[in-house]
Amino acid sequence: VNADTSDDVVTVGTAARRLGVSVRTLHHWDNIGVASPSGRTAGGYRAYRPGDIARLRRVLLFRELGMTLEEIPALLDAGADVRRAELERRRAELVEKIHHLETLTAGIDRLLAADTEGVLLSPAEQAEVFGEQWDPAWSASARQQWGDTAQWAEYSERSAGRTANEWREVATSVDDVTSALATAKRDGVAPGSTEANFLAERHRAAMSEYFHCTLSMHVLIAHRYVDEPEFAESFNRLEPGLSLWVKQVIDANALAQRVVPESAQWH
Amino acid sequence: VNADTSDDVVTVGTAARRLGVSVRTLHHWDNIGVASPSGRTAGGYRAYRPGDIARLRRVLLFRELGMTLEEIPALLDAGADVRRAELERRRAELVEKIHHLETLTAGIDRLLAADTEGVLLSPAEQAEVFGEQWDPAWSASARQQWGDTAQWAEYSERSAGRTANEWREVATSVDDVTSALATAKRDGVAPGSTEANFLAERHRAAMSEYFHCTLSMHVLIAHRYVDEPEFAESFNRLEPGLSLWVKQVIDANALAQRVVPESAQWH
DNA sequence: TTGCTCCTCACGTCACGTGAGGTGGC
DNA sequence: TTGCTCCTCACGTCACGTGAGGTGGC
Repeated sequence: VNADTSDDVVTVGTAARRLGVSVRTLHHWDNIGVASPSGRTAGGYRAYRPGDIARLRRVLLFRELGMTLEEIPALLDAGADVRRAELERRRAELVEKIHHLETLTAGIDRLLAADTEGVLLSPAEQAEVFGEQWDPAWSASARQQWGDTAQWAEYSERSAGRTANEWREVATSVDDVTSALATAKRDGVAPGSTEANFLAERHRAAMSEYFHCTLSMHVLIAHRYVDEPEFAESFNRLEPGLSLWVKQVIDANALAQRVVPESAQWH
Repeated sequence: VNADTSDDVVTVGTAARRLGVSVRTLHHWDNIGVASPSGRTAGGYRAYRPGDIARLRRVLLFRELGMTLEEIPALLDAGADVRRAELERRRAELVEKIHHLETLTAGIDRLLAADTEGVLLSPAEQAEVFGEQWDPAWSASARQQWGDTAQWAEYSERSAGRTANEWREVATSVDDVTSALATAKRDGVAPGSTEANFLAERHRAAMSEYFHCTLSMHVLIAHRYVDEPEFAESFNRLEPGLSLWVKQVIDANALAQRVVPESAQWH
């Protein structure tokens, strides 16, 4: 008897347009039973009545708030207090998600900064961490030369995640190996010996804190220790002839692992 | 010749644990070619070398920034400028997403507020929009009575999205129908006539701005216009006997659409 | 022998998108 | 008759999760 018919019954396309969703979306909601039209036309078309549209709007609202389609029906029928609790839970989740995204944007900022500047420390901090002979301008020239290599990418991405303290550890471990190398030379350790090879590997591991350093890369870096005066001097200040000796140690270590130093390629 | 072997080769489980992802994730990345191990052990196990781990870390980084697995390989191999541009694009997207989520939390706040307070307008605005006889305390008692009904949910959810101006339109359209009803009664329009039915439907449409109002609900609301002195008086002030006449008009309109007024249920 | 890690299929998930092939009212 | 909207399958998407059934080193 209570038929409650009215003539503002609409078809699926109209309903979809009114809600700003796709027809397929309404088909889907109908199929899984989240929000079905209360009737069909003679031709089998879905017939959405105002009450159906109201339900669709509510589904849309909760979906926008991040609820899954599975939990929405229960929420629509739930009492006010359950709905409140759920909304408050969702609010907390959203706030947490916002926090996460803000962390990510800050992460991107650090990535971008690290890409241009290399080390994300103030000049004063850089001097303190890497020693007085470190030149902060080095980063800019390094990016000029290697900015497009995978190693610079790796280096800057790691740099983005490093604090001053972590840099201190990195610098310290390199300093420690360098001292150990100087001591070994003084003690007459021979390149190619087990002890020398062990030190070479320790040195490579320390370098790998900057970017993953293969044996071949290690060899090429050691060559620069000899060829470039600034590098050579900083080694030889510690121990006369150290620069050349380190190169020999690293070459021998590479050879022992079947990497021929003379034919080493950067990649 | 340049074998570059080393013994810190790890198996998939170790790699996964180190990166904080699942083994299945690394399998997936291998299958689709995003990041494969550079070799296998004799037993067919995936063998991840330091270079592979470095790549995995970079994939993880970009994935966290929201890149799809499809675009990541190109990014890893791209030059510094392409990578920068992409990072800046992602940053902009993240900022926009944060904005969106903030809008959503604000939306939840409005929903929660609307659920407790009904209309989200200051008492002064409420008086201005709904007229002097409107009592702001009505919302609280309404929530007491109907807070758990689907109609209150619908009403408060719509309310959350309404500005003072939109409320003004809603209130105006109800006032307009009410005036039209008063005029019609004065003009001798009979309940059940085409004109009266048309006005009843206009009234129902206006009510539907608060929540979707079925013919049955309409009938029950009309009964309250007669039974509750406050409602009755506000109608009769406009035109003597209007309250009862409106009830008759609405009952007749319902009956014309095969809803029997005497057996109308709220749902 | 028992545990543990590894392997390869292969189906399931979630909220639809996207045709494929066909019908019904203006 | 032509266009448009509608219908129901049914496979595709994305980044894996989750067993199923089996192998290999300690």
